[in-house]
Amino acid sequence: MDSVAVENYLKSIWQLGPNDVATLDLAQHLDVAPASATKMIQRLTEKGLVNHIPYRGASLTSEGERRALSVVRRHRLLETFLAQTLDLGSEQLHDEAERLEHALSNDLEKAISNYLGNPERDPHGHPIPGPNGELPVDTELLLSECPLNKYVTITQVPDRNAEMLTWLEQNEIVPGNRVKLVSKDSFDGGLTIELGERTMQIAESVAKLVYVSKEDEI
Amino acid sequence: MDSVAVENYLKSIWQLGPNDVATLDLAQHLDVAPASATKMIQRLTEKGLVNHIPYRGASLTSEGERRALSVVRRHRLLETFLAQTLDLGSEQLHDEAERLEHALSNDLEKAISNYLGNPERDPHGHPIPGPNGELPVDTELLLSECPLNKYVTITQVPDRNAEMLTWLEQNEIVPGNRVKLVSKDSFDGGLTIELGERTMQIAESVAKLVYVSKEDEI
DNA sequence: ACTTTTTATTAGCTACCTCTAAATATGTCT
DNA sequence: AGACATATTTAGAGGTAGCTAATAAAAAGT
Repeated sequence: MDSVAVENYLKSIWQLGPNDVATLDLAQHLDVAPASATKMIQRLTEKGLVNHIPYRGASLTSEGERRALSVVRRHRLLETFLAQTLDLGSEQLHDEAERLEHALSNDLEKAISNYLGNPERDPHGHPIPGPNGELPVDTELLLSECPLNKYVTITQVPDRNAEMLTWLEQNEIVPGNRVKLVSKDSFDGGLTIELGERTMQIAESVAKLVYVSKEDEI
Repeated sequence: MDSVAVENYLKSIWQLGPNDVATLDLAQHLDVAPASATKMIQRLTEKGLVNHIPYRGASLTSEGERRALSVVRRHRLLETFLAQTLDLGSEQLHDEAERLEHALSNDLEKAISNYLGNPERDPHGHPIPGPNGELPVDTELLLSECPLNKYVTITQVPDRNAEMLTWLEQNEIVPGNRVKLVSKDSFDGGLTIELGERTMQIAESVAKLVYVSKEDEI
C-alpha cells in the first residue's frame, strides 16, 4: 500500500493535472519545500507512477492515475458518509475526509459505498470515481464560461477552501440551484448572475471553480 | 500530535500494563523486532511518556497514560460508530477502528461521541474513556474467577482476536447475556458454564478475557 | 545576445522507525 | 558458584520524507 505521503502527492498531481505539473505548484499545493517535491517526484517516477521530464513537469502514468483516483474515491465517499451520518459543517467535511482517506481499507470502502447506495456524487457535487477509477464523462462547464442569459444548474462547488465554501453557501451557490449568467465584465472578469430573485456579482476566480450543467441532469 | 507508531506503542503498553511491560512482550504485541521496541521505549522515555528501568520494563507516565487513553477512546468510539451505522462483521470492526483511530481529529471525535449520545461502552462492552481519560472504576471480575453457581451478566468480551470473537458470538457469549459458572476443572483450568438452557465448556484462557458483573448494572 | 529573475535540481543533513547481528545483563538450574 | 538460556540493549545500517543552501537550467527583460 502507498504511504500517506505518496497518496497525497498522487492526489495533488491529479488535482493540478492533467497537464504537466510544475514542481513549485506541487510543492505549494502540498506545503512542502520545492526540493522535497523534486525528491518525491523522482521516487514516484522510479515506481512507475509518474512521468517526469526534468525542468518541465510531472504527470501521472495510468497506474499513477488509478491510484490517485482511488484516493479521490475514498475522499469523496467519506465526505458523503460523514455528511449523511453526523452533521458537520460543510467546511469541516473536507478536512476530516482528508485525514481519514488514507486509513480506509478496501472492505470499509465497499461497506460505505454500499451503505450510501453507491452514490455518484459527493455533497459538493463532485463525481465519485468508481472502484476501478471510472469517472463519468464530464458534460459540465465552468460557470465562468457558460452562455449568457441561459438558466443553468449548479453541479459542483469547490471543497478545498472553507472560507469560500461558507461564502458560496451563504449566497445559495450550492449544487442543484439554478442560475443565469447575466453579464461578464470584460475588464476584470467579474460576472453578474441571477439567482432566484437576486442578482449578484461573483469574481472570475470563484466562477472558475463552479461547474454548471445546461441540461437538468445532475 | 503523536505519530501512528507512537500512538500504537502507548496503546500497547497500556493494554499490557499497568505493571512494567517487558520489551519482548511489547515487541511481540506490535509485531516488531525487540530492538525496535527498545529504541522506541527510549524515545518515549525522552519525551516523558514512559518510565523505563533498563532490563526491567516500561510503564506509562501519567502523560503517557493520558495519551494512550485518548487512542483507546477514539478506537472504541469508532467501533461503536461503525457498528451503529454500517453493519460490519463484529470481527471487522476492530481492524477498521485500529486504522482509523490515528486519523480522528478532536472535532470529529466530539461529533461522533455526540452523535452516539456519549456512550460509555463499545459494542464489546469495553468502557470508553472520557475526553480527559476518565475510566469508570471497574467493579467487574473475570469469568474465570467468579463465584460458582451464581448468575452473572457478561459485560466485556475481547475484541482483538477475530476467530475467538466469532466463536464467542456463536456461543452467545456476548455482553448482556447471563451465565452461571457451574464448575472449574482444577486439572486443566477448563470451566463449565450454563447459558440459558445450554451447558458448555470454556477454556480458562478464554474465560480470562471475559468480564462479568454480579449486579445487573452493565 | 546578454543579464537577471524565476524555477528546478542536487548535495548534504536530520528525524523517525525499522531491521539484523553482536554484546551484555538477568535468571535459572545443577 | 558457574554455566546456560533468555531477555535486553547497543551498534550499525537502510528506507522514507522532510529541510536549507548551493548550483544549474529555463524564461523574461533590456
